[in-house]
Amino acid sequence: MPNTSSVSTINNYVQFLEACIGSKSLKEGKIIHQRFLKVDGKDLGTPSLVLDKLTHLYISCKRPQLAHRVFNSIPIPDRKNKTILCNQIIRAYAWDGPFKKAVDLYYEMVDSGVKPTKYTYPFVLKACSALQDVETGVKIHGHAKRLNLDNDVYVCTALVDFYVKCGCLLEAREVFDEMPERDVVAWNAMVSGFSLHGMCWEAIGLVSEMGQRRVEANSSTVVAILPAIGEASRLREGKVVHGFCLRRYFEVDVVVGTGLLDMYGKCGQLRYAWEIFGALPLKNEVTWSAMIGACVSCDCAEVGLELFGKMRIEVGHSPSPVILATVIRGCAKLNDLYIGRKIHCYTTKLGFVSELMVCNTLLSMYAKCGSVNESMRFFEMMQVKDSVSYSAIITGRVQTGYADEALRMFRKMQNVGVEPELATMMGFLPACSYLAALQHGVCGHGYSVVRGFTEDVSICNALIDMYSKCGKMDDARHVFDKMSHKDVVSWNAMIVGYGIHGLGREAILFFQDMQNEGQKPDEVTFIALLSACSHSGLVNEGKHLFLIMTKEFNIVPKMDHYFCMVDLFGRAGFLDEAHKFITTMPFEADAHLWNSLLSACRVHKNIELGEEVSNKIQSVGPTSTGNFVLLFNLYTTAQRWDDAANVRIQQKVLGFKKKPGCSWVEVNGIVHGFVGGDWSHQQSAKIYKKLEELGKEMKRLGYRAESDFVYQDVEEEEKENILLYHSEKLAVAFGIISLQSDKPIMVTKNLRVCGDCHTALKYITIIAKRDITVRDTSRFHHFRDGICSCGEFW
DNA sequence: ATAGGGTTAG
Repeated sequence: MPNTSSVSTINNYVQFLEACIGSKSLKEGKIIHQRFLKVDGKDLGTPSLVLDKLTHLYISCKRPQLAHRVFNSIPIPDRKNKTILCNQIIRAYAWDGPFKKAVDLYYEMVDSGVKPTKYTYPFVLKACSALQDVETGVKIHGHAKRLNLDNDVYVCTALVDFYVKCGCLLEAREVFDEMPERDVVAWNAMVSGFSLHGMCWEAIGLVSEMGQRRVEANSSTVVAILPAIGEASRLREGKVVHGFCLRRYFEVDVVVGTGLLDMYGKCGQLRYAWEIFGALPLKNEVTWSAMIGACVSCDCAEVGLELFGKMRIEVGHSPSPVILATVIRGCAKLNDLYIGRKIHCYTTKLGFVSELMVCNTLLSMYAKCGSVNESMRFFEMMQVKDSVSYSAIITGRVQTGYADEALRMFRKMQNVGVEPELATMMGFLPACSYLAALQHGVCGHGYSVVRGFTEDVSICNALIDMYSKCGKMDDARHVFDKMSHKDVVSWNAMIVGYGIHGLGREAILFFQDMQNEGQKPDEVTFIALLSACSHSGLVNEGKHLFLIMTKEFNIVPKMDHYFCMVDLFGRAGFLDEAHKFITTMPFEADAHLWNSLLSACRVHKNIELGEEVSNKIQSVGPTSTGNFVLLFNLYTTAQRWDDAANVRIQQKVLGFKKKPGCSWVEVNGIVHGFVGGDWSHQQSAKIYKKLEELGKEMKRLGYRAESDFVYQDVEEEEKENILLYHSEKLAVAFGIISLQSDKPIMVTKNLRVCGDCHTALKYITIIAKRDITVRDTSRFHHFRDGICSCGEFW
């Protein structure tokens, strides 16, 4: 360690500072610096040579700001040949920031006549990409051109890297293509560019082109391409890369190994990920994080949490925010609020609760676990909120059944100036679907086009779903036809759309198209097809599809498929066949499945089978209020009042509450909601008056209230009134009085449409001379001239 | 190399 007290002459100082640079002795160097400042009172008097050495020292001790200040105090004539010093300061800035200073110094350097070299550009460009400052980067590219440095491999690679990181892939490609010579680093920069933007195929293409041009891929190439392969779930390509790594002994490298196991996790191959994890001779925190993340992604979140516990014992230091975010995501996946809260406490203890990324994960966890209060409270508490925070809360609201609040949050987000991103739209569009809020949905479509989101398959799929659930199959079809890439979800969403509109034959034809275009169906495809058949009464077609599902497509039917079949037989009135079908199932029927048969018994008034089914439900344990409602209705239809009353009592004892029916209608972009007998709407008086008028007209035309839909033990006339003010009728009446007389009315209900309302609406279309559409939980009912499109299959 | 928000069915 140098000793400061014996230093006196300039030469001594220089020698001493050189020793400091060698041993990175910042403290001693600073003492010397201080001494000069004291002697002169200002920096200017210090000899250039000393300043030069001080600058060097500060650079080597990673103090770029100090170095910069000292450098600036060197008299300008002495600065001219100090390019190396300048480059080094810029490099230090570009490394850990502040990045803006690197750019500033570059301009100071040019202004004071110091000529930049090929070693200047890579660093200043790195700073530009860190700042995402395309404009400055492009200007600097121009400077390099003027200095004829744009032929240099080093500078060009830096330019490619800069453009790629700023998302200017075309510009990057242009520079890359014009390079006279390209080494592996240049290729890697280009590959990582495609990879960074999820362009898996382009990245793979480039690597094979690289091979053709006899440029040997190195481990950085592998590391660059693996995330793209994982993102696109291209297992086959992933295995090729893995094989390549094995041949080159790359897989023992932590970074390569971590990349490989992450790729396998993203491709859903947890076993391969484990194998690589186990074989890695050295693991770091990123490795553990990737492995835990792989467990969470592959639906083994509990294993991931266990691994997290193990990591805390095996690795000495405390976990990083990234790991915590992964673990919290695991809690969300497990729907485990208890562990989620514990991890939240732990996060607070480690002091990460102010990190936005961690906060957003916590927020999403609370929202997904259905804890409305906690998620809202947490959201309000967050000091900084970005589009991800809003997206998380919007998605959480929709998924827990509060789509109207999701729309409110979407509006609030724009009011406070946070711009909706692609994933925000992925929450917003389903909210529009749920509410059948077409006008909001159309706005969302427009916005998505403007922002370029409609290039994304998932956004288009969400749009298809939105249009079809808003009753606009033509528009859904239009989106579908315009898509350049379709996936199985796109096809499924269309089939579902045809199904819920009662267009079973179109659904089947569409399935033919799907096969002709080479799209493989999945299990959802068949659920959609079978339910389309059951909504259209296509029993034989459904039976055929059920057969070929296994025979031709190797898809093993799950409970959902059996449910659809029972539903199909039941709705069409083949009760015995439905019953027989249940007995052939490879697994035990649950309450949900029996309920489907019970519903058929109620529609087709088969009391004996209904009772038998009801006993089955009792034995497996009723799981929903619907079980009781159906049985109750069955007994009242048969006028067995005592039995009906018993059902009611039992329901109460077991604590199953009736979910209140709610209907809504969109008028001028505002969604108006109603519950039965609701007087809260501003125009209630008008609505009720309209319904009374309609009621009288309906009776004149022969309508009789189906009073067994009323649970309460009240007089017949009172029952009629209760029926008259059901939520769907209120919504329709409001539509009639507030929409132009030639406009169709579209109402959405959160439950199945009530039988009496279904009858009444047929009359109302005649009286009001309007098309009325009601979407309930299972399908669309298009009423026109006294007929409903459902053909009584509902 | 790991990391927050995400589409179809029941």
